[in-house]
Amino acid sequence: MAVRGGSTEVGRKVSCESCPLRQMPTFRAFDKEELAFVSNFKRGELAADKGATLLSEGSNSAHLFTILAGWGFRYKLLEDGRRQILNYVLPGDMIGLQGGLMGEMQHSVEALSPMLLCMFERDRLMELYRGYPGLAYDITWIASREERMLDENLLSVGRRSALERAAYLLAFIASRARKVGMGGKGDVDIPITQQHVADTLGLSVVHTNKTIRKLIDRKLVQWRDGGCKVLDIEGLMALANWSGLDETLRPLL
Amino acid sequence: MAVRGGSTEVGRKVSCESCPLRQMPTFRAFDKEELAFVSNFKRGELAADKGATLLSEGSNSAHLFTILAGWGFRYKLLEDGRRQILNYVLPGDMIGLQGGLMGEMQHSVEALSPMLLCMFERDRLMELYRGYPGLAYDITWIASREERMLDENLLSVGRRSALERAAYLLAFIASRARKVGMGGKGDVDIPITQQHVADTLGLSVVHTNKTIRKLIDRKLVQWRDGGCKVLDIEGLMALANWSGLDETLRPLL
DNA sequence: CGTGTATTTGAATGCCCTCAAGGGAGGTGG
DNA sequence: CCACCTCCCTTGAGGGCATTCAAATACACG
Repeated sequence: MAVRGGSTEVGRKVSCESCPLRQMPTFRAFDKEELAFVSNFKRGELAADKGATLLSEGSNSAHLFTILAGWGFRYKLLEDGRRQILNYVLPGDMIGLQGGLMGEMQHSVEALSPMLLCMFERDRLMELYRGYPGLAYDITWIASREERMLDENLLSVGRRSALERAAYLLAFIASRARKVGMGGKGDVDIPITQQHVADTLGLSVVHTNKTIRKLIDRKLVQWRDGGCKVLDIEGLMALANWSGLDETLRPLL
Repeated sequence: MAVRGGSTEVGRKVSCESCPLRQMPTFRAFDKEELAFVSNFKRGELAADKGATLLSEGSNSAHLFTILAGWGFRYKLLEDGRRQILNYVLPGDMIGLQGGLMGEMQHSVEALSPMLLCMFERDRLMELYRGYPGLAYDITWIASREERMLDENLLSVGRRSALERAAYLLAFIASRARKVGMGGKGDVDIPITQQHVADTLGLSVVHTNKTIRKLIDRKLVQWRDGGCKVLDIEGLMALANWSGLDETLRPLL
């Protein structure tokens, strides 16, 4: 068994005011006060290796995180080891909110690539709610956005065929990635294995492989370097009958 | 085609202070100030018939609701009519938050039985966030709780067998119902058809029927009067390998 | 090179689907 | 009071999608 990746605090290199994510057009602009609070709310940064477990089911994590860079995924396990991937996490997403609000995590989060995260202290969450109702509203909004994505994923796993599901998933991830500037003008490269796809779609690896092959044959995606290159998001969207992400601006903590 | 049920505003019969739900041990106590605000935040009540659509995908609902009585479910449709039920709503649950925060609903909600709902004005949500950080926190908590339930449902649909799925679902609903006093000391009666179960589990009605029959043969549930009577929650939990709901107190708006 | 991980393919099985039809319960109207 | 309708549950048959088992190939890394 290979050594699983770890994670280490790396102090504070990115200031909130000059955060590269915050410049992107998907994120709503914060006013100076809000930005000052967030900047002060931030406790430091965490660098995680690929494969590192950032949060784990059953633990009482003391922190909230916002992803600055890299890819990860949220998942749950059944006792016999069956795994369900619930969603993917990308730059700008927040993780650990469940633990922050309710004390105990009910899912785990693992890094798919090296990641950089902003750490926030959960003890100071109430302070945020008291002093910055706009930010409090944003956090609810973020939780609600996650719920939306889950609704969509559940619809897909429950009611779409294997081919539709795979097309939806890859279109969904690629769309989200584009919004936060991953892939630039070129195609999006998603650092996942077919096992990840299988565990997201509720399928076996073998059948996932055969399904993905169909997508490859249709030149919608490529599979290489241990990852997926999405060639034709719109083709995937059409195949899955999925209308895409909404265009609303979102907050970034 | 039968006439679908409707819904009508019925003024205001239940005062928040004497709300029967609020007396239950699952809900955390509110202080006087909070209660006064909620009471004032409440705009009226809505009575809905069985089958009524309370919220619908794509609409811009102006209201948030808390369920006072009755059963309902949240769902999404694919364009060709395939339906996925995302979760059930019971007394004490809040619906319409997505619409309240983001403007547009991405799922629909339908009544499974006659329902009574508290109506809140979404325009005043920001007022709540500004003046009552504790309540704002509660709303985030509620959103996060919904996310938890969805995670669990997704795990089930993605990774459990048909029999496990059915057992989990019925145990889950019955457990939630008991917490809000439905069924009293006796067994819980869930007003759903096998079609609802099928659309929740991602199965066909035919196979759902055969699966439920196994649960009936094992004397875990009964099916009658167009609904399900849960006889043995613990038996279902054991079959599904599900550890049950957590015991944390929750807020009630 | 050897080892480990990921992808690919084939074969056999089986879970679950669709199609089809029948039956029971409750409501409505003649 | 019975005929009829509708909704829901039930059952059987046959087929297909997806699974498991098994093994081969490819690739990266030390």
